[in-house]
Amino acid sequence: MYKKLKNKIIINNTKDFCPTHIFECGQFFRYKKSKNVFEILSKNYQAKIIEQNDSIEIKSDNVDYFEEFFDLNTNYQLIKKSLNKDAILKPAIEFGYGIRILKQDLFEMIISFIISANNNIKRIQNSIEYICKTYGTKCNEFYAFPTSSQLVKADETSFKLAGTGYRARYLVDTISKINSNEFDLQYLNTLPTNEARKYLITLSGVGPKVADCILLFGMHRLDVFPVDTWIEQSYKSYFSNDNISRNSISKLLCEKYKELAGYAQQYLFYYQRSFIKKGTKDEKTK
DNA sequence: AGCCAGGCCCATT
DNA sequence: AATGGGCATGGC
Repeated sequence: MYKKLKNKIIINNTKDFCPTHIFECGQFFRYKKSKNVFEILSKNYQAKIIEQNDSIEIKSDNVDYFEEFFDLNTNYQLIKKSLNKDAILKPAIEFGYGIRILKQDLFEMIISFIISANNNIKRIQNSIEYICKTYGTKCNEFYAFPTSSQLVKADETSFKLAGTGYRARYLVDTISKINSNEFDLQYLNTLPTNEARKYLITLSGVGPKVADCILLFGMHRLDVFPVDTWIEQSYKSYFSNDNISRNSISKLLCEKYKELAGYAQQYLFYYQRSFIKKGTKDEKTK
C-alpha cells in the first residue's frame, strides 16, 4: 500500500515497485539516474523517485498525476501469482519483480515509439530529449513534451537534427494527421483493441510492433504482446523455431497470456535484454 | 571497424 | 497474406 501526501507519495511495498525495473524495462525514456534518485519527466510533469532503505518516495507537485501514472491501485501480487504458473515467465518475474506498466501520455507514446523503430534505447532517449528542449514548453528546470501544435512546426530537417534519421518523414506526416484531427485520438480511445490496432497502423511509421507499444503504454491495453528483436530472440531460444514471423509470435503469445499479455511481455523483454547487456548470453538455461 | 538497434515501407509473389 | 531488400545513424 501507499500513503499520498500533498507533495509526495510514500510506497512501503517495495517488492511490487522497483524504480530500476520500471524505468529500464523499455517502456519509458525520459529519466535520469543519480545515486538513489531517478528524475523523471512525463508529458508536462516532473517527479523525483527516491529509494530509501525500506520505502520509496515519489516527490512531485502533481501527486495525482503520478498516482495514476504508476498505476498504484493495481495489485501486482495477483498478476505475478497468475503468471508465475508459466515456467518460462517464472525466472523473468523473479528477475524483474518490481516492474509496473506505466500509464503514459498517448501522443507522447506515438511519437516516442515511431522513433524507436530499428533504433537503440540510448539514441531514442537522446532524440526525445532534443525534441523536448527544442519544441517543448519550458517549466522551471525542465522541458515538457511538446504538444502536436508545437511539433507541427518541425519539418523533416529538424527531426533529422534530432537524430531520428529516416523516421523524420514519418514523424512529419503523423504529426500533421494528428494535429489536423484527420487522425482522431478521441475516436481511437473508443475502439476495442483490435480495431484500435488497425487504425493506428494507418499512421506513417506505425506498424504492428509500434502499434502494440502505443496500445500498451499509451492506452493501457494489456491484451497485446509487442514483438521486437529481443522478444524474437527470446522466443526462438526457447522454442528453436527459426522460421516463425514476428506477427505469428505476437498472435501466439496473445492467445496464451490473454488479458495479461502486456505484463508477460514486459517481464520477458527486461529479462532477455539483461543477458546481452552483461554479455552473458549463455547463462540462461532453457 | 563493423554489427546492431523495442521495424516500417514498398515492391513482388 | 506473406516475404525480402533498403534504410539513417549513433552505440558499443
